[in-house]
This record gives sequence, C-alpha cells and structure tokens, in this order.
Amino acid sequence: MKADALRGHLDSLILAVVEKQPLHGYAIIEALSARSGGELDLPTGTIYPALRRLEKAGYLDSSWSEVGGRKRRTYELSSAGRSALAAHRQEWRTFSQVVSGVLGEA
Amino acid sequence: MKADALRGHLDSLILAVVEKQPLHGYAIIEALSARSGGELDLPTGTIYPALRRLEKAGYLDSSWSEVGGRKRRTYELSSAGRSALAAHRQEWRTFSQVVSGVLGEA
DNA sequence: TCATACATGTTGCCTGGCTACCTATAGCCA
DNA sequence: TGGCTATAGGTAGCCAGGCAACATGTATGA
Repeated sequence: MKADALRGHLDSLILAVVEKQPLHGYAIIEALSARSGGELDLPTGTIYPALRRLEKAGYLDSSWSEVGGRKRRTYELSSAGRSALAAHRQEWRTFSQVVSGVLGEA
Repeated sequence: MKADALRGHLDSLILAVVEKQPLHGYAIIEALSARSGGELDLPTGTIYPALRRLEKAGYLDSSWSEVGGRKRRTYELSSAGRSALAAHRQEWRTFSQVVSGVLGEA
C-alpha cells in the first residue's frame, strides 16, 4: 500500500480502533494490523505523533499505567472524539464513493 | 471534503478521466467535477502540476492545439499510464476495503 | 549473553495538494 | 469603451503529515 494514501485517513482509523475499548499505542498498532488483515503495519514514528495530535485536539484522553514492569500510556475516546469519529465516517463514505465513482470500471 | 484526503489518490482520478478520451487540463477539472457530482472542484494549482508530473512519469502524453483562438494542451493516456491505472485501481480496492473494515460499523 | 518482544518517544526529511498570484483570449452587456 | 465572466494555461511557495532513523528502557527465553 502506497505511503501517502493514508494521508488524512489515519486519524479516523485510530479513533475507530479505540472506540470500543481504550488501548495503548503499541496495542493500537497491533489492533490496526489485525483489523486490516496485516495490510496496515504502521511505524511508531507515525502512530505516536498522531496520538499526541489527537489528544491535543481533544479527541483522546490518555492515562499512564504500569503492567508487568512496563509503562503504558492508554488512550481513550473523548466525547468530542466520538463526534469526530462519526463525522469522519461520513466523510469517508462520501470520499470513497467519489473515488470509486470516478475510477469507474463499475 | 478534507483537503489532504486526496493525497495519493489524485493521480488515479486523473488517469481514469482521460482513459476513454484525451482531455485538456481545464476539461479534466470539469470532468472530475461532473463525475463526482460536484464534490471535486480542484484548483488549477493542483491539476496542472499533477499533469506535468504524470507526463514526466510517462503515464500521459501531451500535445498542443488551438481551438477558438485558445491554446490547449491535450493529455492522453500512454500504455504505461494504462498499466498504472490498472494498478492504481487494484490498490484503491485494497485501500478502501482496509479503511472501511477498520472503520467498521459495517 | 544475546536476541526478541514489548513499550514509548523525537528529529527531520519529503511529498504533494493548495493558496495566491500571473498571463491571455473570446464573448457578452451596459 | 470598459468591464465582467468563462475559457485556458501556468508558477512560487506554504504547510501538514506520514515515515525513516534514531534513542531509551524492561521482560523473557534460548
């Protein structure tokens, strides 16, 4: 999968993956990989800055914990994040219909 | 529609739109708008550099003509462009399935 | 002891879409 | 005559964001 195909869609994916239950960064990477059938294997340099961005934007809340001697920062969807996710889903629907429509070959 | 959602997908759209018949830049903008139900209204600063990029990459061939006193640069899909388009379509299929899958709420 | 998985982070590059700007012709209307 | 709009092409430079590369540290098992 091309690198910058993801541009502008990553936020939605992250928000979606923490929708059901809060996850820490490393687990989010794994969850994205699992949910995409291995297609998404995002480097930490992509995911961690994105998480900070989303928290700063008010879409995620984070809290530290320690599990098995390892520190974890767990992110959870805020209510603003929930609305943002809904909006992103709608935008994605439009976007994918537009692209599929133009690509045609239907 | 968010600006950079398009990142990495624009090339496919352009190639798709000149697949059936060659078009000049201005007409490509209109064709994209028409085919997307008005969702895509791309500025010239987006489309013209993209066309040059695609020509440089060998996916498009261009030729000048004059119609009604106005100069036109008409672009047409090369055979390499045709293969690229096919590849892009496949990538889009994968990509959209991945995103839709992760966004869930299927 | 060393490799690997787990876990978090930062710096800086690079790409590409967009804003803003420029040029020029044709046609219409006042 | 002047001005607006549609048609047609283009460029310079901004900026965001995904990523490569790097840095740090713990736990586990061979």
